[in-house]
Amino acid sequence: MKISTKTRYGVRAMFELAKNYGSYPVSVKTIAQRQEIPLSYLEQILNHLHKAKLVRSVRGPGGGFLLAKRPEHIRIIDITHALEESIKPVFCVDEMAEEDQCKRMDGCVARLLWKKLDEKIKEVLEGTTLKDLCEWAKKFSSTVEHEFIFHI
Amino acid sequence: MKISTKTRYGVRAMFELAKNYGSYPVSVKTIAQRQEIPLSYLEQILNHLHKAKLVRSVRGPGGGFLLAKRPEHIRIIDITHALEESIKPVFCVDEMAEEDQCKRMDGCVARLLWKKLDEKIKEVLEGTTLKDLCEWAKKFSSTVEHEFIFHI
DNA sequence: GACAAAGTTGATTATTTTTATAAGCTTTAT
DNA sequence: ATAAAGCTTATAAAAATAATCAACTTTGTC
Repeated sequence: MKISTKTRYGVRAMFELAKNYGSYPVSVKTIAQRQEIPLSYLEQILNHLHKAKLVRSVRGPGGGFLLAKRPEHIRIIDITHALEESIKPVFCVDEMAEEDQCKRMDGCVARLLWKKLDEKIKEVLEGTTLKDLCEWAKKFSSTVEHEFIFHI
Repeated sequence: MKISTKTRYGVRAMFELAKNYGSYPVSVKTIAQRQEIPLSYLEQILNHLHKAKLVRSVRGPGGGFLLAKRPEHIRIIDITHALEESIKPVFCVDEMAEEDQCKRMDGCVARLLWKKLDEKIKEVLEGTTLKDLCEWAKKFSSTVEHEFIFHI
């Protein structure tokens, strides 16, 4: 039940672009440095995000990547969809003929469990956008500042 | 974000034992046949569940496995704990010095997200017991029966 | 007491997935 | 023209997962 490194990198890269929303493109190199992600791997990841139309690219010197939509319109689940086959906890959560997954009703009981789990996971990933992350970041940094002042 | 096959097998095996609760031991062979799980792999799995004290074993002819507690006292998360290192979506959800996971607050914003996800996952896995599965199974089979009658 | 039915254990192999690297390409601002 | 950027695909390396195997111990029954 692990989120893949690829997706974790992807979310962080998208967060980096979200912070920069409305400004100049950010190069892969810059993102890689800021987020400490292997450059070539990040290129691949951004390509996937590009194909999923979550980012826009600008080629040539001064180029880089930009969010393709406003941060509040990019949900975490959009990122996971672009980078993982699926976030379903088991392959059989939806679709498929019943016969393919398990021959008895028994199997389906387990499936009900995984379905319940799947719904909750979706709730979180569909309910969180890049804007939320940016707001959390603001809140977090102001907390740190406050504590800092307090301790002096 | 996949539940491992090992855990899926484990849940199904435990369900098989739960259905049989209060009766004779069920042999690994029987469980393997009923649930179509590779025998030797299932042996390993039951060993883990044994070490985690979720099942009791009876050796010798007529032996097999029994639940070590009542179905309502065995939660799905107990099974995942016995069979996977952890169900956390990322390694850094809890504990660890902040320095180990990411150098900037940025990283921690992602962490807040994964933490939120972790909580929801736990809610489901802690909130579901083997008894629930058994009840779902009853409800499900009665539904099927009803539909059957309806179609005649 | 012999035998067979069961669980116990640990080593090993096989497979798949994930992560990462590399190389060569195209586009474009200056 | 050149260099800074993105684009693409192939491949390697590493890790995790799944499965198999072999040899062992316990115990009920005849």
